[in-house]
Order: sequence, then C-alpha cells, then structure tokens
Amino acid sequence: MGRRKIEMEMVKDSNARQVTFSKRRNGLFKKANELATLCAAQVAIVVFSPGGKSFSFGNPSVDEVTHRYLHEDYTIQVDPKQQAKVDKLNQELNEVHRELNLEKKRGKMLDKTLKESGAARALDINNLNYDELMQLRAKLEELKRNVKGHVNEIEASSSLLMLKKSGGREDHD
Amino acid sequence: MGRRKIEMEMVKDSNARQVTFSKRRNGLFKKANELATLCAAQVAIVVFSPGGKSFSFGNPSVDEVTHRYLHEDYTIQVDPKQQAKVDKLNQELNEVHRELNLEKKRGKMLDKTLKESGAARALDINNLNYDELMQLRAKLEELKRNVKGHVNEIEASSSLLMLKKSGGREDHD
DNA sequence: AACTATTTATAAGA
DNA sequence: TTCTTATAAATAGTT
Repeated sequence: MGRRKIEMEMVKDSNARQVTFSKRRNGLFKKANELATLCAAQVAIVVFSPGGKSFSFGNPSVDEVTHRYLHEDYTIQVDPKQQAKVDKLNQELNEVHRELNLEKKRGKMLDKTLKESGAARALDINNLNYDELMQLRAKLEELKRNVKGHVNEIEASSSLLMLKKSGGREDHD
Repeated sequence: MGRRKIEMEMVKDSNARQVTFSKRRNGLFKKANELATLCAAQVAIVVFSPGGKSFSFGNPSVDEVTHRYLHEDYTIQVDPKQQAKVDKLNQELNEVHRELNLEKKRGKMLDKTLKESGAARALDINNLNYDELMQLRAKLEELKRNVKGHVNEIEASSSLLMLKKSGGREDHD
C-alpha cells in the first residue's frame, strides 16, 4: 500500500523490516482501537518483534480479554433432575476461580510496586545473607512439591465440570 | 474508509454494527497476518463481539504467543558478586514454572479428551450419586482453602525474583 | 520523522 | 450474505 505493491514474504533487509514492523504495528493497533470503538467489541493483541520485544494493545485490557478467552464460560449439559446438584458444584468451582483471580491480581499489584522501586529492590536482594537465600530456596522447593499436586487437582476438577461452553468460538489461521 | 468518513463512535444501528464488526474483524486479521509474514513477528489477537462470541487469530498460535507474553523471562539485575546465588534461585524458580506449565498442558489434554466424549461424559456426571457429588464438593472446598495460600506464596516468591525483564515491553492504550 | 504516489480497506448501496 | 464502487486510510519508497 504505497509507492509499490510488495510481495507477501519476509522483508529481507533487516532495517527495512524494522521500519515496516513499526509502521504496521501502529496501523494494526489503530485498527484494533477503531474496531473496539465502533463496534463495542473487546480486543486484545500481543505482538513480538523479531528481536523478541513485546508490544500489546487491549480494550478494555489485554489481561481482561485474554482471561475471558481462556476462561470462557463452560456449562454442563445435564438431566434437569440433576441440575440443582450440578449448579451447586459449578458455584463452588466459580468460587475457586474467583479466589484464584483475586490472588493473581494481588500478586500483580505486588509486582508493580516492587518494579517501581527497581534499583532499590535489587540492592535488597544483594543484601540477603546466605541463610536468607537458603530459606528462600527451601520455600521454593516446598512450593515445587506442592504445586504439582494442586494444579492436578484443580485441572481435574475443572475438566470434570467444564464440559460444554455457552456461545461459540471461531479460530482463524 | 469508503463512501463516507464516519465518526469514531459506536455505530448505533445494531445491524450496521454487526456488518462493520464482521468487515473490520476480517481486515484486522488480514493486517495481522501480513505483519507476521512480512516481519517474522509473532501475533495473537482475541476479539469478542458485542454478542459475546469470540474470534481469534494467532501466528504461530494464540496460545503460544499469549503464553510467551504471560511468561516473559524476568531476570534480576544484581551485584556480580551475588550473581551465583541469584542464578541458583532463578533456576529454582524456572523449575517451578516449568512444572506448572507441564501440569497445565496435562490438564488441557485431559480437557480435550473429556470434551471429545461430550455426551457420554454428561451422562457420567448425571450418574454420580449423592455421596460422590458431596465428595467432589468437599474436594473443591479443600482446594479453595489451599489455593489461596499457595498462590500467595508463588506470587510473593515470583515478585521477589522477577524484577527486571530482559528485553522491553510496551503497552498501548 | 516527514512526504506522497499508490495500494488497500471499507462505507454505502445493490 | 456477497458484490460493487466511490472514497478514505494505510503505507512503500523516498527525502
């Protein structure tokens, strides 16, 4: 779209490629914003440059949209006689997910706070003494032991309960 | 971009909005595909229509790109004298993450298997007796109690160790 | 980073 | 929905 039509293959010159990447990334994000605005749609885009740097666009946010995508509502199709029981179990499961999400949010806040004081924080880590480091290491090893079983339990229960999604889903490419 | 210039606000007529959504979603995915092809970039897009239906584009796949985004490598910047200790801790942390990811993959396989036998599976749930349902419920409650603490531990440790990422990251909107 | 000749996307109409 | 077409927007090559 410009002075010449170009072949749809990787731009060979790495400088030209970087320029094209930058221009088209901006174009893509602008289009995404227009789609969200005009159509009241939610949109999330994540792009990695060839150099491995990430760029993102999200409306209302990358996290909210990807979370919705990854956790699209699943509902069990059951005999109406059993519906009450299943509803109760679904409620339990939703509660677990809600708690997980709350904790993740809290974790992010923590991350953000820590990142904001970047340099100072690095110092703190440098100043941990050997005992403190070993304590942290032990904690991580305990975590490693526990995480495996718990994730298994969560996934198994989820699999059991989340069988049929409401609404459709289309994939392209 | 056509017969007339339009205002950048939600299209009021819902039929027109649906048409615009459909056209522009295709345009957006096409642009994304071109960006990936021309620039050897990775791109993931998730869109929810106002009606709540999801559409996605991914190169090489939505999952691969979002996973990379959510797990971008974080590395601590430290005094070289302390580097050895920190390397060891980073290794521990990476091990935890690797295990988490492995378990998630296993969970997905399980989900897939279960979904493939959709109808039959619904029957199985219907045929759980009351005791079995209560057992499952108890399991979920136990999970709920444990999940909170464990996620806390993981996030706290992560926050401590994942301070400065290698490579940058830019957010738009 | 700005410019501009072209190509591409798309709003409206059929 | 799909196609057509007039026009707006994006962008490839240039400066």
